[in-house]
Amino acid sequence: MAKATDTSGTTPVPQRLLAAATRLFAENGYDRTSVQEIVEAAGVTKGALYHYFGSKEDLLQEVYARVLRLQQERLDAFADADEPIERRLREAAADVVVTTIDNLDDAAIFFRSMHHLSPEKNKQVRAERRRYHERFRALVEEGQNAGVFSTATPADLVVDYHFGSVHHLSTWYRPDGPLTQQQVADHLADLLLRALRP
Amino acid sequence: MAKATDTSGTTPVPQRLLAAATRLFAENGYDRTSVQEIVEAAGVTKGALYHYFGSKEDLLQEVYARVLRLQQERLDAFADADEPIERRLREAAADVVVTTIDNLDDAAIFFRSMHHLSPEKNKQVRAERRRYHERFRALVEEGQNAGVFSTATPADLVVDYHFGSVHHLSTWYRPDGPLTQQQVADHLADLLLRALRP
Amino acid sequence: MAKATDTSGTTPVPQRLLAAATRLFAENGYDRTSVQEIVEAAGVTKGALYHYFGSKEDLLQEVYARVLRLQQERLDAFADADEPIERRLREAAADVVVTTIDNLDDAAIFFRSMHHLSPEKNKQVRAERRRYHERFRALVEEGQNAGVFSTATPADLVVDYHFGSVHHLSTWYRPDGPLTQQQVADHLADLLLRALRP
Amino acid sequence: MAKATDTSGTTPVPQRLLAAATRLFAENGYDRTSVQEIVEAAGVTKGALYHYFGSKEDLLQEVYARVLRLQQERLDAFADADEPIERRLREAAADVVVTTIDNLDDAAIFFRSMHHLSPEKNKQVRAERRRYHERFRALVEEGQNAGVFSTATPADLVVDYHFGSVHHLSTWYRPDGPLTQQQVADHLADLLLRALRP
DNA sequence: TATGAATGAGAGTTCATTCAT
DNA sequence: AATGAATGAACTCTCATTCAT
Repeated sequence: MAKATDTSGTTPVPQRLLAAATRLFAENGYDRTSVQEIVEAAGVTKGALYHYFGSKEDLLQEVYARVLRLQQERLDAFADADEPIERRLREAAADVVVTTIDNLDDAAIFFRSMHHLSPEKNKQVRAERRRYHERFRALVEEGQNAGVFSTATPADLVVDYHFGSVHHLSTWYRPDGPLTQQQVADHLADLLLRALRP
Repeated sequence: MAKATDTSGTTPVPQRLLAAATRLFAENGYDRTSVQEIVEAAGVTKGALYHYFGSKEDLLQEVYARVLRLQQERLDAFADADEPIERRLREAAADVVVTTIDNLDDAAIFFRSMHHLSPEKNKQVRAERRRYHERFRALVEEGQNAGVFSTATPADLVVDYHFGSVHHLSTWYRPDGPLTQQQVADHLADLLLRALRP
Repeated sequence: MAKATDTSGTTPVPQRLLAAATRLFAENGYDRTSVQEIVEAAGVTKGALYHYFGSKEDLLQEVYARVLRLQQERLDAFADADEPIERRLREAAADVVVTTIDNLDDAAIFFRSMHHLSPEKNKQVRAERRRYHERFRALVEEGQNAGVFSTATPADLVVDYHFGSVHHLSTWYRPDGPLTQQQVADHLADLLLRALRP
Repeated sequence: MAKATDTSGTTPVPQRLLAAATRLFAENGYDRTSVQEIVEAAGVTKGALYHYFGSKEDLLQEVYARVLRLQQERLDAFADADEPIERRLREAAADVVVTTIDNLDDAAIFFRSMHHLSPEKNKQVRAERRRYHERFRALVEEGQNAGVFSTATPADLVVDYHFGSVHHLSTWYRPDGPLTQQQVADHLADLLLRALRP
């Protein structure tokens, strides 16, 4: 959670700023992180930040955009694979856990700071989030229609149940805990699939 | 989420302040809520606030203390009931959903603003939270030891899985949605119990 | 133009701030005057300024409101007097010169900084200004209708002609110049009346 | 007041910059206009601006120099004409009105932004302004000495009276108002001449 | 002749908190 | 028990200008 930021080396300034902001937003929260802290952590001046980003909020949005893009791409790949629905859902469910643990900072920011975005940007992020949710739900529904998943619970609720646990990871997961990220991922995917047994 | 606050009536000033603060913290976040806004919403002056509370942070802690107390009491009651373990877990799992929905503002604050507390107070809240978690975990383990719940997943993880979905409620639950709070609670408890089938 | 400001004495803080702001706005212009300079000149802190005024712009508006109020009152008094129209116009025309010279700072600010007000406040000031203009015009028209003033020039234009010269005072008038303010006032009023001879 | 600026065409870059700056200074004031806005309006980059002009202030001074040169030339022409003094003054007085209305942007900048120049440049502009004033005053005095103008008012004051109204034009004159610029000019010149009748 | 990344100082404003009353 | 004036530090953001290319 506290990787060092390259403050003067070869990494381009915008990336340096984004990395520093991500770390600080995750550690201290968006409102508690001052622009001054960000530029100091990135080894540049305020002017440089405002040369590349229109506002502090833009930095936050960039963090969102990056993680959303990544997760959507991965979900699409797993969902489109040529495998049985049970397997595709299990792998997608496990992958989102692994990816989230790999980017715990982004995840923490995502779920904690979304309400700091202006209504306009918030709407945009929610829309992309919705698209992600629906792709996942389609997998659940596909299995329900095929009769391999129980229909006892509405698919929407099933998805929210699983995403809740993903969301929660940044609260309790520690890299030095008893379980590796893959083990956690397998367990959580397993819980989902077991709950869906007819 | 936006109940009116009694700004001048008979409610004692400290309660009025707490109610106003809860609503505003949930709506706009802790950092985005100014002390001025709180006292205006409560119909008192700054001096009055600082007469009853030592700081803005104290208000936040009071919100936590209240919700933690309430949830611990309810969990204890369900866990100590004289019923089969399967039923006790189901009812505890459903109740925490209902209680959370009944106090969505508190829940939103809880999961979003904990890092705004000073390290000392944070530690205290985490300790109480831990106690709550462990009581819940004990229920799962009891069922596992009795052979009615699967032991495929560590009990800790099971608890985090469920709490994740509770935590997530404030993100997606809307009172005017298709499901009543009781229906949501039953579904989520059902998912938990189904996942625990041996 | 550079009266000393009471920085710590008995004058109430709002007045001190207004006096300091007036002097600095006149000397350096609104945009060139920083809030920091104002509070230093008034011997208070920024917090105190924002306790009494909502913004820097509010200070500017207060300067306007004060001078508009004063001038309207005086004009009304002269216009309502029980004297021949020729005399009433002459005295009103001379008085606005004297009053303007007495408050050269306000006048300089008035004509130089009005466009710094937000559209909303600008509109409000223009409306009050318009009222003043129309009262003055009514005097000219009264004389024209009575046949004592020439109708060769539209009354509106006559008023703008005179006010232009008043406006211009802050550009050239110096207290240590060859003419006293009363002499200047009499000359300018005389020019107006002479121009209006049939 | 808002002529479009040729942002990419054949007009040389310095002229384009000057035109854009003039329009923006008049619309928003000197301090409120950023160098960035000027170069964007002119369709060039900052580097280009600083290639041709040493500073933002230099742009302002160029605007002044241009209008001063123009007005001095025209006044000299009218003053030197071979006509009776009464006619020469009337025509000069009317011409400055027409020229000012033709360049209302420059006029607005002139009277509002002079104090934004550095002391050195300010002094220079005032000196040229003084020369213009004195040429005009000489006309008044010539008529007074010839007995065709009243000597009741000092010539200096007469000139300031007229210039005040010229200065004031940018405050009230609107191209779509009831009077054409020529009509306004004739009226204002007439007021001056009528005031000077012995 | 022109670019545009980067600077660094300073802008207006907000805010939790204190304290004399 | 309660007021509200005042503090002072921190906040986000702007801007004219420079300079390597």
